[in-house]
Amino acid sequence: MPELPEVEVSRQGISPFMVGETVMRVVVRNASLRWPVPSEIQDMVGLTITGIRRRAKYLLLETDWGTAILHLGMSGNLKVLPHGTVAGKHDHVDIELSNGKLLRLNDPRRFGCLLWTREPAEQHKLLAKLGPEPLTDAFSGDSLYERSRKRKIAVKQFIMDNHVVVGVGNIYANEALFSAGIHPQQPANDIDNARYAALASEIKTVLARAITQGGTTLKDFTGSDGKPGYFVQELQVYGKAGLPCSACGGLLQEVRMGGRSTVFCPLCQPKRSA
DNA sequence: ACGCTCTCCTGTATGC
DNA sequence: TGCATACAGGAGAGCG
Repeated sequence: MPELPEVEVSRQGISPFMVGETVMRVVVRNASLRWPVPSEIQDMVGLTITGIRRRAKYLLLETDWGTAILHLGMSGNLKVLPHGTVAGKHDHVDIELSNGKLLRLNDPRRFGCLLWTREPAEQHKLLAKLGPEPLTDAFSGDSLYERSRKRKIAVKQFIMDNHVVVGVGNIYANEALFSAGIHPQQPANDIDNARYAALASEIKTVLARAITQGGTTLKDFTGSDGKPGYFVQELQVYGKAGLPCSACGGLLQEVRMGGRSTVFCPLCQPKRSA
């Protein structure tokens, strides 16, 4: 499942093949993604891709006339392929380029989206209210601390709130809380500044590390070059309920929070009030 | 503003 | 072997 590192790996993978190229054709085989792919996506034809940026888990394919907003949802995957490559199941959209390549979006569960906007992408409804990027200085222990003072929800759900910080999905939330020694069910407003400093630091570390490892391949994630991510080998708690904690040897415990699998070490991540 | 539930979807795993 | 069911979850929508 693509989280921020997987989206960033995809961005880095496709950019060299796309930036500076002109869109020759957009083929939409199945427009039924999370929101229907709008017919205006055809406005891309004839435009040159000037850059590919990432905001949260959205990829922004920029041109001088508008921006395509792409999200991979739960199961989306991007590949760069030669023109004429036969499409398979769940290959919903191709963006064909002037260099003979095409960008192909495959998304079995269709939780992803592909939209087109002429306004600055940051002002788009989907992006306008997002919190800071975790790998920038705008995100810090201080920002977590300040935003959490009136929040009673569990810290895990707090850091997965896109208004607080973007790009922290279930896997990396579990991992960062473990590394910071914070119990996932601790109320957000019951954690002090020092512990939030540790948590922000661990979030940055785990996300940056995952990007360098090519993301986390759980089932079928691959980069745009088809290679899997290797961060799965470095997971400390996610998917390891019942196994011994790598730090203390105690058994990792699993609970469900908001429908999400939550794994932690009761000994290394004690509940402690600020 | 906050916190909770619901919803979208299909591949995979499990139980009968 | 086949069917029914549960589960995985990003994140917007809608409710109280």
